[in-house]
Amino acid sequence: MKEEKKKISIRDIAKQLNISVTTVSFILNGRAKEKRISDHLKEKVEKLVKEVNYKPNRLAQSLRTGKTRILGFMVEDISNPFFANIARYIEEQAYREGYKILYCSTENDREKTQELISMFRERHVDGYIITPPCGVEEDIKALLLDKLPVVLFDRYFPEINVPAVVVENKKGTYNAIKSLIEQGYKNIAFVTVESDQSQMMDRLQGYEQALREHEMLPNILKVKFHDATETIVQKIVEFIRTTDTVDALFFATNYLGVRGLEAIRREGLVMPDQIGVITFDDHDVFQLHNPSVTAVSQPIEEIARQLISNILNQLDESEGVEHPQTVVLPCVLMNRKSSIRSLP
Amino acid sequence: MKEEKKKISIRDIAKQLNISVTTVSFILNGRAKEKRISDHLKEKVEKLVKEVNYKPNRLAQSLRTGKTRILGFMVEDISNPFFANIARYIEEQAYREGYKILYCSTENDREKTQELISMFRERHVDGYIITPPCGVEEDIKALLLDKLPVVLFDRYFPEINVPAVVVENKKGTYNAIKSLIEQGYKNIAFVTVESDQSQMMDRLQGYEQALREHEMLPNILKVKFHDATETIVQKIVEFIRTTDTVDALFFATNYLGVRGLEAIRREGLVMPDQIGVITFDDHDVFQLHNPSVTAVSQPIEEIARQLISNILNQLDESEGVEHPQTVVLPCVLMNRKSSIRSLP
DNA sequence: CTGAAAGCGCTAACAG
DNA sequence: CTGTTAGCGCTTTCAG
Repeated sequence: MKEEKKKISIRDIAKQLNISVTTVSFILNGRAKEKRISDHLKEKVEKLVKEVNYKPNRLAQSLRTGKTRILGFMVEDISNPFFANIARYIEEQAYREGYKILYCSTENDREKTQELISMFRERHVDGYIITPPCGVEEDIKALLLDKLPVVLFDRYFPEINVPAVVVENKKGTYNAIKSLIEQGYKNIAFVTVESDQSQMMDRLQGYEQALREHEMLPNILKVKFHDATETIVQKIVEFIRTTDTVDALFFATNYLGVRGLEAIRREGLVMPDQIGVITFDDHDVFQLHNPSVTAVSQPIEEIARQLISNILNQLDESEGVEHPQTVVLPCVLMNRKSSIRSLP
Repeated sequence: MKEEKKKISIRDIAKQLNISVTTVSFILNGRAKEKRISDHLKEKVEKLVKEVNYKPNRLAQSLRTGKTRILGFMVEDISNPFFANIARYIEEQAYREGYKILYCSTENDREKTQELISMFRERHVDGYIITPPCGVEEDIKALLLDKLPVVLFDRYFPEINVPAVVVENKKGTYNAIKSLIEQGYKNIAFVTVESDQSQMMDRLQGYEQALREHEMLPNILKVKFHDATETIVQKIVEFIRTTDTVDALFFATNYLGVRGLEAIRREGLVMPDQIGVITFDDHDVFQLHNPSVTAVSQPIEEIARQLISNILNQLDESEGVEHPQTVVLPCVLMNRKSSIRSLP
């Protein structure tokens, strides 16, 4: 049995070998060559470190260097499959680079987000990956002012010069609506959430533009982000009933799509004949649903990849250059039966 | 404009008020009364702290106290809706108590998990919430030995005396299988994942027991956890084809259920008439599917609640008592059309 | 009631 | 090449 006693420190291993902590520190930080430390000594140190399973105390390291190698990941709702999937990819890539991830859900709440940002600052996270709700512009600016690496995603603030990773929300929606029009749908409604966030505005604009080009009139249902599941379903049901000329629905988010399918089922409407359906953001539910549901699919893995590489870049370029680089990724329209009358 | 200059420390605010840091520290830590510090002084300090928006450096605090107020949350896969939902509830409750959460996915990989545990230790997380893969028993024991708060969930190690939050896997499955039998299904197959984890073994046992009681023969398909989505679908398709007497399927996890539905769709089988289906763990997909799919639902919110309260308890009882308290929560069989022939 | 001072464990400038 | 040492910012004992 090895005795592991109390926590062992860099001092202990220096003492053990009768050398200075500096030497040990240099070796441990891969600066042995640079400091011309003998290979022999280097090996001796590394051997002992293995033997006693010494791990530097990250807290002390962080206090000293100011770097925590922790990233803050703030999303609307971690249980939303879109964000949960991003989380998975982000994690994979971050861990590979030695970063850990602190997550939290903003619930699109300004105050909560501000508090969260403040907490992350206290914790000295090295970088911020954020889906910002409206109203936190100043807080983001403050981060920027303090030269902290930030990258927004899903939505962004056009008026702030900050890196962001988003998708072609307008174009994606525009194409989807056009596809509905081409399928012969005459009265296409847009179900969205009350929000001034950029991605929701863009989707709305894509809808409006497509209609305008075909001289059709918009027909919009807005629910509240914080409405309960059942409330949303009921609002959609009601909407379908009261505007009975509607023959197609576009849902602006995945959870609206899920609620919408429930509403359609309750109303006993048949897709794609009685009602055409497309939703933004793909999801298991939509592929498996009978009939399968057309979706505007976002490149989740690529979004995650861009987020991480962007933040790591900022972390690397030790406070050197400015690089608010915004990336706009394309969406793919996954045509399925809910919107295509000719599909088997 | 307030000047915020460089990071402000407890020293600065002490100096500013011409008092000692000790006093400030006491006040900030709510020990003013205890230390008989004048209300007047207390207010003065609090006022200044507000004014300059001073936030103690958590890193220094942690280094000093050894507490980080960070919890480590290790799950099989954060993008699995079951775990993502738990994450959401865990987060909510942890943040309320001032704890942040570091998450990671183990992918059921022993080595990866060991590394992850070791990383969390380096980071000095205050508590560990873990869904352990097989083979990490010793690592869990090591945590215990070092008096670190740990709570397992989803699966557990019967041979180790460690708190855990699990569900009635055997009973839940047993009831589901019985329900299939009562519906008249004669040849019920069990689709699971190759794994010796307790929850999978328990589910299998529930299946076997139900069959035994009715003198029916087991029929089991095991796929690999790391099989690709498409591979799993194909294996299930093949299984259905080769064992064409099968008239009901039980899927032992939510993702197997999702793959299974895809396989059934491809084979063009009709539920519940040609094939009865029940799956473990509920999911949007199962509610919305047409026909809707019967599921053994786990009490997600309650699981999260128990996890947090258990870990917080351990954190409170400052290394006092032993309390490896295991909680076993009931599941609910959500009867839906895929397994009930009489349902409309 | 309050202040001085000793670290927590590590990094890195500086001086051999 | 290596050792000494000064903090990083905070908590807390011990003396007044």
